[in-house]
Amino acid sequence: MSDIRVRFAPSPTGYLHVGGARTALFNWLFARHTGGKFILRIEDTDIQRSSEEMVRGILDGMEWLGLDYDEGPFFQSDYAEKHRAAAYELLEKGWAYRDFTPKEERDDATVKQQAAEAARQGKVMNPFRNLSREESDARSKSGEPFVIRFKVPEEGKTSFDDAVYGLQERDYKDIEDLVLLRSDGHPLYNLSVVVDDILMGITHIIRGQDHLSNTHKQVLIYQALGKPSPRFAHLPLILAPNKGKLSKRKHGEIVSVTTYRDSGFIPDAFVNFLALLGWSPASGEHADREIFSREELINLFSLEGIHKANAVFNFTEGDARNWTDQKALWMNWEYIKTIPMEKLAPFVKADLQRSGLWRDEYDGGRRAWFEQVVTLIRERARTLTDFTNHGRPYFVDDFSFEFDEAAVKKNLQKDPALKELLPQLADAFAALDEFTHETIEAALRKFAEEKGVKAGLLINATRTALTGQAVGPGLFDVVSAVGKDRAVARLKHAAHSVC
RNA sequence: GGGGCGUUGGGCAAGAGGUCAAGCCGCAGUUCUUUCAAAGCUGAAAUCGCGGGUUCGAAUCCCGCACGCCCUGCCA
Repeated sequence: MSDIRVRFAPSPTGYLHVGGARTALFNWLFARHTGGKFILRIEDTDIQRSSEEMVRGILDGMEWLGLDYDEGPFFQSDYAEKHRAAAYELLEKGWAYRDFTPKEERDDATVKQQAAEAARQGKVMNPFRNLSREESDARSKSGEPFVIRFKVPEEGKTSFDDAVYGLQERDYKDIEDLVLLRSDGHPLYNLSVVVDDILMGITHIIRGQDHLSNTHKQVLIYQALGKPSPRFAHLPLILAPNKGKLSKRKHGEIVSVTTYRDSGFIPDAFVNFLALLGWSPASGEHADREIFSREELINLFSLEGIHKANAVFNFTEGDARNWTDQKALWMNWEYIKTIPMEKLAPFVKADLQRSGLWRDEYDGGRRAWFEQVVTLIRERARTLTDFTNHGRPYFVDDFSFEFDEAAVKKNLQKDPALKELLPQLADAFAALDEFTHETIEAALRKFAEEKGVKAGLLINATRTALTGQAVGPGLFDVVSAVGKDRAVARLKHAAHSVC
């Protein structure tokens, strides 16, 4: 147990963004690695943007990824009173001042212009910055609206040592007097985070690099409040293929973590992939590995291994096969292929249940058969949903699976002789006492020899007759998995309805 | 406009002055084969953003430039 405390502090946007998920993961890994605490805090100070439902999305994503938190979720809005108190404390101490500039003069459009102009002429001091205390109090008392701004010192600079980006310095003159408290009394982000992080005893702040510049302001607030700054570690960003921002508006569902859950990803696989986006094991001996279990990630994780350069989330829009990052897809498939059956089976079960294909006997008497089929399909499954897609023919009793048109043409209709051969082959199968890979193969090859046709013709025809597909596992495994009765029925069915 | 951060094959990346610049994804070919995969093998793909410098020697150190991203809000 250590006294390290980290937090993940997303705003409630209704879904967990992959970038946010990566931030959460790194915090979680750091906490688990160091034996510290991982805290979840929802940054809902922008009241217009938050609702219970919006929070739910974040929680769902984290739960699916298996990122459990030790404390929270806390809600930033619950601490507004403390934020306000801090603002007044700073006012009291002379670290802040009331700005009576009417709100209309400071709205978005005008502010941008002013900022540009101000930059051209150097920093312009806010006219209320040095208003006497008496006048400030008087105007406030008379009901004139104001914001509270931080009073950034005129001379000197701030600095902090980022665990990833190294020493960061910035002249005070490049930092504007930020607003701490809105005229309606609402505390603003930079104040709120600092107060909350102090309150929650956060020792390390691991977050996106988009906060790097703002960190200086926060460091200033820590100092003014007389508290030590935590250690900062900023993470490189995850960009879209055009190196722009990865956003839900532009890129759709691909940015939301729940999409990966719904698309048949194994959480561990996605975690593995995410961990390698912007981080790699610092010790060179693991540099040529890609697959890491959760335990290994926890053991290996360190702030030193975090990269500085932004990473690109590589996917092709409109390409069904590469709908998301190819390496993520590969990794998921690698996990599906290799994890132990007892870990894979529950995922498959859930998928089958969703599509109404599950039967309780798969947990009982038909367990061995179930595992046999899963073993067959997993080799070719890129996502968990493939178990119901490609696997459907194994789980239905009738013929309610799709016949691929090209497969039918190529394997069933190409040779007219099949119309006669298939029912006979079915009879040959029906006559078998033992129905195994070996006996099926022997029967089929013997049958082919007797009829003077190539075994391949019957093999491919049978595959399509039994599964509707042109591709799939080795045929004799398919036949044995489908079982004698269904195999016989499907061969006959194919012969008079599709051949 | 100002400030900050970054730049190794299409993507993820190893590398931390001195072997032909790892590995993975993806791509092409090949072996195997009853299909598709898998697996194995082979291959294409990087003048280490560009230009200077330091050095016997630089992807690695220094300077300049270009490009990209972030911040610059009474958003978070």
